[in-house]
Amino acid sequence: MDSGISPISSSPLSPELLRKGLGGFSGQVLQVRCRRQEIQHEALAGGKGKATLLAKGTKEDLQELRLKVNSRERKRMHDLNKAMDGLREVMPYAQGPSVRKLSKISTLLLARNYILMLSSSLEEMRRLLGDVYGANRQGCAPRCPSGALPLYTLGQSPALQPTSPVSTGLSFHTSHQTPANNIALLANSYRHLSVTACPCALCQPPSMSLHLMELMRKHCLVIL
DNA sequence: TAGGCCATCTGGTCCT
DNA sequence: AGGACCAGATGGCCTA
Repeated sequence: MDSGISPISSSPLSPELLRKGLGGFSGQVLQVRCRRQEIQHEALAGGKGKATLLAKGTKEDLQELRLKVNSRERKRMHDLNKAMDGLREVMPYAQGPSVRKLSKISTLLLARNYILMLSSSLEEMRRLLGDVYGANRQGCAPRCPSGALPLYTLGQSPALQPTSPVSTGLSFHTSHQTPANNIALLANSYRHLSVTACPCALCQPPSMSLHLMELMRKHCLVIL
């Protein structure tokens, strides 16, 4: 493409758009563009017979079509941006009026790292749980003697749902929130759902809690 | 002021 | 044929 001003395009811009200077173009540039388009149409209309009729007949049609296409494209980009905002909302990144919005490329890169981190954590958690319970239970699922609810896995815990402070509050750019607190929350989410901690030994293996805290600290620091 | 980011227009291509 | 998608071009805004 040689330039943004196409010699064959029909005028896509209504007087309203021209007045407002929409489209990222100044009014002057828009007027230049429209004038070129007028010249093009005048040249087309300079023919005889059928050609003249065709040119005259398609001028308005082309304008209308161009407006329609532009509008669709605008809507498509707006939808894309809405989706991007939705992605930003669930990213572990400080949000608020005083925080600069993540750029699109940063959002995508951060999302990728976040997914990789969660996947890696999940794998390691599974391995750790296997190490802790595998030896004593010989492959059986861990069961608390107190009869409390079973352990949660990553992604199932209420503490990791999108609206929870753990999933939305992690910040890798501001230090207002201490990662250790979030890590502790994550570690706790692997215990029972009950409000008070279960006193049984199975639910409170001290070495495992330390393992989990260290694991989460390591992964959180790796991000970005 | 240069550079980054963004919104928009536009023409081409692919798909239904 | 019409719509979706894509990439290039352009100018505006903001920040270091």
